[in-house]
Amino acid sequence: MPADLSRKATGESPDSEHGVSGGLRSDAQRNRDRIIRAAHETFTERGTAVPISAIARRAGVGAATLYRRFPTRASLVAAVFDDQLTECAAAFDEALADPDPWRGFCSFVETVCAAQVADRGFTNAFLAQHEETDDGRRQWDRAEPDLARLVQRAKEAGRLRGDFDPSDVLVLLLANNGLAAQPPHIAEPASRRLVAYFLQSVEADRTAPLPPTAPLDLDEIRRSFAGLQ
Amino acid sequence: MPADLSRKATGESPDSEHGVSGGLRSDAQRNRDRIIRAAHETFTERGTAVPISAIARRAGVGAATLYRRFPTRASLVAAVFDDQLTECAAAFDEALADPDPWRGFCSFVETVCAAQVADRGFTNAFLAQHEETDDGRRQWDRAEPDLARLVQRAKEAGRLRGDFDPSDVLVLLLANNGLAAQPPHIAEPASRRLVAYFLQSVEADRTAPLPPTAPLDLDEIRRSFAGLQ
DNA sequence: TGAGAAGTGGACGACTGTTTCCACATGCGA
DNA sequence: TCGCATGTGGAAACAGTCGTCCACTTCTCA
Repeated sequence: MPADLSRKATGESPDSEHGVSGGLRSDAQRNRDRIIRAAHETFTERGTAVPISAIARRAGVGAATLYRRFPTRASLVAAVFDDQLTECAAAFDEALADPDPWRGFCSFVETVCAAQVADRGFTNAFLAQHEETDDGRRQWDRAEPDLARLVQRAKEAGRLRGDFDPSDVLVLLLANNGLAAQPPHIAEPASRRLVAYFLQSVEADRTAPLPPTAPLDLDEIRRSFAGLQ
Repeated sequence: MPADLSRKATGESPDSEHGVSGGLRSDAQRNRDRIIRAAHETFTERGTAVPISAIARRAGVGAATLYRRFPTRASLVAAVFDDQLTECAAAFDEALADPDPWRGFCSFVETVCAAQVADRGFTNAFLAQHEETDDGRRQWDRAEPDLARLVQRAKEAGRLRGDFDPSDVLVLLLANNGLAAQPPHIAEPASRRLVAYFLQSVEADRTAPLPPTAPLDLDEIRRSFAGLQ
């Protein structure tokens, strides 16, 4: 998940023969921005299941305009959380660049979980990005070895327990997503506490064995991600 | 949460002047059972947001019949998960009765989390029970000190870390609920793994301090519980 | 067995949200 | 300024769920 996720799958038309800058007429571009801002506010407040028409009303445009720009809910969600996604990708890169593998691992987990809680629907965006488009699929294929490397580095540094599996990170993300559904004044401290417990229990000097569960198949979880909220 | 939760808030009429056994005519009782069975199957498969009419169809009754017996979705959910709730309450009693406080604590956490995962919608039932009715509120008022006692006992036995807060149990339940939304072949192992990590990190010999988050207010979380899925 | 209370389900109206259509407006390049 | 491709939003068709009404059926008790 390198830091180059960018405006894809947003329903943007390829380009016009008319030479309009950015492929969109200036007023259309203005409307697009207003839609994204309104959608971001609404998603954050009420989750991504909110009616499209509510977003259109808030943006001061007709529903048809919104549908023309973003044919599916997923495409809107993806566009809205593009920034967060980029930020999240950056966190991945930073984590791998950190000279202290354990610190890198921890800060990655903390950053992603915090993003998940700060923006309801972030997870859906994350997933829509990874599930729907070929492009997204490719991103996942790059992210998976990165995740494995992050885990491996921390293990080799002797700070992450040997029986930790990369899929455990996704387990935490799913669990944390359960907290993200709560109002922020609950979700934020709860998430910090969950993450703290989690990180402490995956440190290397904890010797008690985990239950005899074969680690989950990463790809299986990825597929199951779709259709969360 | 003692083990005497029973068929309350199910929309059952008080009793008839006609002297029908159980307050319900035999055919009506039969239909009620079929509704509950159908609802249980449907909830488990598709969550509690499923349309009422789908349940009625599956039960082979009209929607009106279902509405007469269970005026609100919550009342149906509560009736459906009555068994699990009882089981869960029993787990509480058992935990407190266990001569080994730590083992009692662990088995309580494991049992409730397993129930949560085994039946999608169990959590909603749990909450509907505690939020909607006066009766439910009273149950919570009894459960809260029980929970505190369970935690206190484990601490005093020297097995549970001193900075553990009873609300942390609810944090885990919320998080685990995020896993419960997944299909069973994901949710079950993921939950076992999450719970195992959690229990290991709350054992007493872990000395690293938690982040400076004031423990959450239990009652606050309880209120926020309502309206989960 | 028959009177009547209790129970039933098909059908319907209200409501909410999605998606398309189309007459009209607007920005752009010439 | 003009022509027109691009863009717009109101309106309406469509889809799904909720919850109620009521004519009809079934059960219970005397």
